[in-house]
Amino acid sequence: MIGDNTFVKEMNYKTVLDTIRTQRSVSRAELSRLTGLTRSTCSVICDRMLTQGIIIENGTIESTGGRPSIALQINNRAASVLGLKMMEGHIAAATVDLGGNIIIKHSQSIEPDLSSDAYLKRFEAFVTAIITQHNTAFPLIPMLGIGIGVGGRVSSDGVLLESSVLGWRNVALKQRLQERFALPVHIENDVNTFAIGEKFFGSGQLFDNFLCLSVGEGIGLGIVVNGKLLAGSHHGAGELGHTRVSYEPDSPRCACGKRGCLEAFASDAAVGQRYFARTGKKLGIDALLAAAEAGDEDARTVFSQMGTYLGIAVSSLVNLFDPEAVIIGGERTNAASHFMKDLRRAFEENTVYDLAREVQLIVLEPSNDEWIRGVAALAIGEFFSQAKRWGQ
Amino acid sequence: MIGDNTFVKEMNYKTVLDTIRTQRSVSRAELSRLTGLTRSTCSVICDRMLTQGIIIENGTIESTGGRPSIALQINNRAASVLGLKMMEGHIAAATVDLGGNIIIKHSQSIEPDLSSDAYLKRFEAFVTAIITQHNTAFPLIPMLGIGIGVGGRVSSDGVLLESSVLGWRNVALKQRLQERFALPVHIENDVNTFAIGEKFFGSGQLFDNFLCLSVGEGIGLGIVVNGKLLAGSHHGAGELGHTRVSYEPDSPRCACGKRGCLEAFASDAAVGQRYFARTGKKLGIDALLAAAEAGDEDARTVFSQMGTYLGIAVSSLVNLFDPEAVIIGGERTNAASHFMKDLRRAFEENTVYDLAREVQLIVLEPSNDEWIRGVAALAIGEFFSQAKRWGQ
DNA sequence: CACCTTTGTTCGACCCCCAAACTAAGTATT
DNA sequence: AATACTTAGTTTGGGGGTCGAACAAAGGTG
Repeated sequence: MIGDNTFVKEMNYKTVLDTIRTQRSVSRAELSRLTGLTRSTCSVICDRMLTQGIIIENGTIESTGGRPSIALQINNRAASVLGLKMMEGHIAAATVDLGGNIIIKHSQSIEPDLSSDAYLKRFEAFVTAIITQHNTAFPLIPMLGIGIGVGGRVSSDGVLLESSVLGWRNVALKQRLQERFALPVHIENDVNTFAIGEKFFGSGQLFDNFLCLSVGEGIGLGIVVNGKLLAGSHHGAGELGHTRVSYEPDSPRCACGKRGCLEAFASDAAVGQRYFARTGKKLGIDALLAAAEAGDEDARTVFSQMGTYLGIAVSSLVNLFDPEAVIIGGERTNAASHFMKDLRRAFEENTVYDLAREVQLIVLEPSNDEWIRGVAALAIGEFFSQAKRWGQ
Repeated sequence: MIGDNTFVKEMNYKTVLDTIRTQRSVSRAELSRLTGLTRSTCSVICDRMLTQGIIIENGTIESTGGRPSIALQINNRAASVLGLKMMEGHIAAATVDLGGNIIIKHSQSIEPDLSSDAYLKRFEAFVTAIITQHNTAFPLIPMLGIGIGVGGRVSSDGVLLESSVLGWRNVALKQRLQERFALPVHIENDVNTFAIGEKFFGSGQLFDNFLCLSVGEGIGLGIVVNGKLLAGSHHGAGELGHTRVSYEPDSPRCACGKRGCLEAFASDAAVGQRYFARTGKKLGIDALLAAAEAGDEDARTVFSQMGTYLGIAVSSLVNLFDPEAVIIGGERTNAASHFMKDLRRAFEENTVYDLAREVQLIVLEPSNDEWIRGVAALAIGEFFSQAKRWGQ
């Protein structure tokens, strides 16, 4: 890693931009104090950003005995990105401004069991329609990039190496879509976008080391170390669901074919199976949750068992990573009241030292839009880190 | 993170120094090609290093059609550090030059069950004697720092927060010793020094993401992510031994009091216990290894079981971190021939995707001096990263 | 109304790297 | 043996970044 004046300039630019973004509204003098750069340097950098239009001056901040300062803010409406989530039989999308605010949401269903090429043809038509509509409705908010979340392993150059959800292997998504739309395209594993979104917009802004646990149909993990996503050297990091948690030969069989996977203990399907084993009744996860809400003791028990398994898994993760926080999201946070108590207990019982007291367990509110800030952060983050060169 | 000219200067200095170190012998022109800096800049930086004495010119490299180049090398004998390992009842020490070469080894036994203060009094006397002897014998090789490895959790400011091996809590080691010896003192968990040593001197030089597994009396893990040790936000990362690997209520009890810990399955003691359960004979680990060597089927079986458990643990780790390599060290590598086959098999069976084929499993040769390059790298690495300011 | 405080700008100085020209010291060719 | 060519390392001038100090702007305070 080497550097010169340009390197320094870009680094300081990025620091100032990040500071304005995380502070939301801040003066040049305050920027100088927060970053350690001199007031003159901050002035020069901010002038550049004002010229670019990436920030705006927004009124004055009342004086504390001297000249009042000028509030600087990210110009959220300077640009937008398109965030998408690829699922089997369904594509979700949203246009989002630089502040992460949703402009318009879109949705498109797709026939199941399509080839990747047929799927992508429909995908491209969908995206084209959104972009056209956006450019008509908001001609002053240029669309700068596309962020896509997908279940599976995605290489750093945007090849979907394998996706069990979509049933694809080795699809050069990024290259194809980038050529098609002439826009920067960023693709990531969906759980990783969760972590990226938390780092950029969510509670992860406070932490440099944290874990994002996604619970629901599968069990996923996004890892942030030293402020950066830990993707792994083959982009396969964070495979928690198929970690073997039982060495017993008769442990439950997982969908992946192996035995003893965490998903065979704590996923939606596993919860349903344990309920079936207790009662002989087959219930979907929503019905099961309703039963637990209604006071069904068997349903409550299987959810609390799920909490215990997850708690042990979290304790193992905390023993390994010693993070500042563990953020729990995913669809099944709507059952948090039925599993968090046991999760927390098992976590505390199985964590070494007294880390359990120091690590924050954060449960996100159940939301259908959680994924949006992930894919938006993916594209916006990339744009911001390139912005130093914008308009040159 | 901000920067100015000084920052750039120091960064480039460090890049050049690291390149010379890892290349062992390299010309200015080659440095320019490897780092991306211009020849002129490399010349200036090398001149500074030559003046400092941290590198030397060592002959010419034969011409390939032009002016022959001058070999630059780290001046290993420019300085030395003292590396120490604190154990119960025993202190091991070695003076080491900048190239990691052992100058002299020392050893000192200490009465067991001492208070931390009594232990440290003897420790200080031992260190004083070594430094005095070193300064007499090698007056031209100044001692620049002390690196210490210890079992337990060590904070970033050098407080031994807790050590089950020594039975101490909250001992401000670094502060006390630094005041006592007027030298920079660096203290780390012993498994972390293993990882640091591998990164600095060993096969870890080739990798930016790898895991160091230490097997023996306990099971330890050192983690390197993005070229840096992952210590954790409370310096508790890498606790693998007490990860729960079995959820069964009757799983073996661990020394820590809990059930189902990995150490209760795969440590020396666990291997001995399983042998006792099979045969009714109590054997120490060395005797057990000798029995396995001699063909005792029961002994061979318990070692191969140990391999299976470790293999599953390694697969879980690889699923999480997706590293480039897993380096296996520790005393029990002397039994590698009896457990690696099963370790490898269990690893391959339980790793998701086809990562098992892409991740290198490296087994270190059994050695009594393995710890030395760890603690040496701890002190030398810190010295090198400060060297840009040396003599100013 | 004079003085103080704080913000933001301007300008000269410093210094780091780079590019290009230059010197040094070999090999290859004729 | 002379010349051309190649590669290594040095010297020099220029560009461009941040810094520090001085200055202008705009409010409060007594």
